[in-house]
Amino acid sequence: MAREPLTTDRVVATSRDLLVEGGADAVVVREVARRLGVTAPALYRHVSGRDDLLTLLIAACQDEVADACQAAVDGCDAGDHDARLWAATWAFRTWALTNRPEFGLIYGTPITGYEAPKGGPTVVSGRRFGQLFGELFVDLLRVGRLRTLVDDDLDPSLRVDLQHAADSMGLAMRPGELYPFVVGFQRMLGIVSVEVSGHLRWAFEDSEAFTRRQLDDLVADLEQPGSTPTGSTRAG
Amino acid sequence: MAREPLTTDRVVATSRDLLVEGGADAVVVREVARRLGVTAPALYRHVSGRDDLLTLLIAACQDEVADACQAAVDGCDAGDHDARLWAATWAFRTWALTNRPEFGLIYGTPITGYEAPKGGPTVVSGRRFGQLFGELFVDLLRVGRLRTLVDDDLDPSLRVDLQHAADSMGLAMRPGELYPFVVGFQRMLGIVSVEVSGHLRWAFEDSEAFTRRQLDDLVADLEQPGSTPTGSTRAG
DNA sequence: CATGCAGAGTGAACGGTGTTAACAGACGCT
DNA sequence: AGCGTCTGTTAACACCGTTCACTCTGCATG
Repeated sequence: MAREPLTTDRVVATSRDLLVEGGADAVVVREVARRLGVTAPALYRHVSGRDDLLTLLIAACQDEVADACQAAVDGCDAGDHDARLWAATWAFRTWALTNRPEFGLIYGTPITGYEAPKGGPTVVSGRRFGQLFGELFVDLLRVGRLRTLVDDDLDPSLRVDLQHAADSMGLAMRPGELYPFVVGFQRMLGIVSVEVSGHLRWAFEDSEAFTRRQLDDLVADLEQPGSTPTGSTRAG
Repeated sequence: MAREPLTTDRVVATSRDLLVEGGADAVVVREVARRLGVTAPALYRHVSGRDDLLTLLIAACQDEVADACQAAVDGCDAGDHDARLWAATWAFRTWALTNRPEFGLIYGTPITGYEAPKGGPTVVSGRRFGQLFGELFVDLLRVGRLRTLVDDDLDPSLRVDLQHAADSMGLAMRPGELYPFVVGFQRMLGIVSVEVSGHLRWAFEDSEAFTRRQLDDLVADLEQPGSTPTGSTRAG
């Protein structure tokens, strides 16, 4: 029985199985090895340790969620920016709900003592995810469908923070233009995190309808009210 | 050196030190014992195991955050319901930021395989927290300062979910009246979770100004626009 | 006072973990 | 043929949570 070669990919895939079955704590080096028909030290030829394993796992999941959102966006008309933003948002929520442990690993309580390696795989796949949404907002801004703020409407302290953020990312945007993007990211992540964490169980057996409404309101808040009411087309 | 007696309280307090220093993973039975100048099995006279330890720890933290919010509310005029809601909200955020690991333990990624004991200390202290906010909303509703929805404005599926939730909690409220409460809880938790998790670090070095604005907007969304603009009094 | 008992802490042990070190075989290249 | 390199092995170390059998102490009761 010539078993197939032990590769980093297979190690990560098996780790993910364990993650899904029992959460992050269940990703146990020795069990990964067992499932691959190999002893634990063999894994150290492909992965430098458990931390590295989790790093690779996080990066793989981040790539997957970015893929899912990208695919949803690509399924929309290139010109329908409202639909594209909604598609990405809902795809994010859907991926999170069907991949709760993975979502928890990416966006959940940071593992204390664990620090993402600078410039490592997690930050590049994370950046990719951010850029995907960033482009959607830039498109909305370009066609005038983003509800921006006048800078004076921002608290001075917040205004300089946003200006600093725009500068450090090399974006030629005013604080009032960057603001809706940050709000969108923040609220989307919050809505989905709370749903995934199950902290609404006291209210809902199935929180889908509630979450859809929340995301719908969010997108409505971000966009200029106007010509293209997409609400009716959001079949989920 | 007659050391003071080993009590459950001291065990929990030491566990919390470890939690603060190194996160949930660092709460290690043997280390707790070591710090208390005792061997590990001794702890089993006071605590039934590591799960029990975490349960007690979560409950203690939940009590503390509820205390903090209650104290903030009590510091307001009994009749100023707007101020009371804001005080509770900001106290929640402040506690979370100054007690990140504890917050993560309560509201973060659920520890897989761990299930809160039914009717155990965590659910009673959790209920207390919910009731604190619930009463603030009931007060707002009573004095007509809560921005409720007409039931028809809710998706039918969401409407029945809310009705069911109200019934199961024994609340004589219409779905459109319960809705703002759930939204308030959901958005507050989302905003604070995202800030605590650090997933806004790409945008802000210090996210306080942004978070304050987010919470401010949230409260404004929940309340009837009108006579008592509290915004100017929110010095933080 | 003696006795016995319940509570609290101990050491040793079991099975599990992440990780390292020393070793063994297969493969390609000179 | 010989030599490295790559990939796997076994053995070991230092931890972990938990259980068991034991000791010791203090106190109430005869």
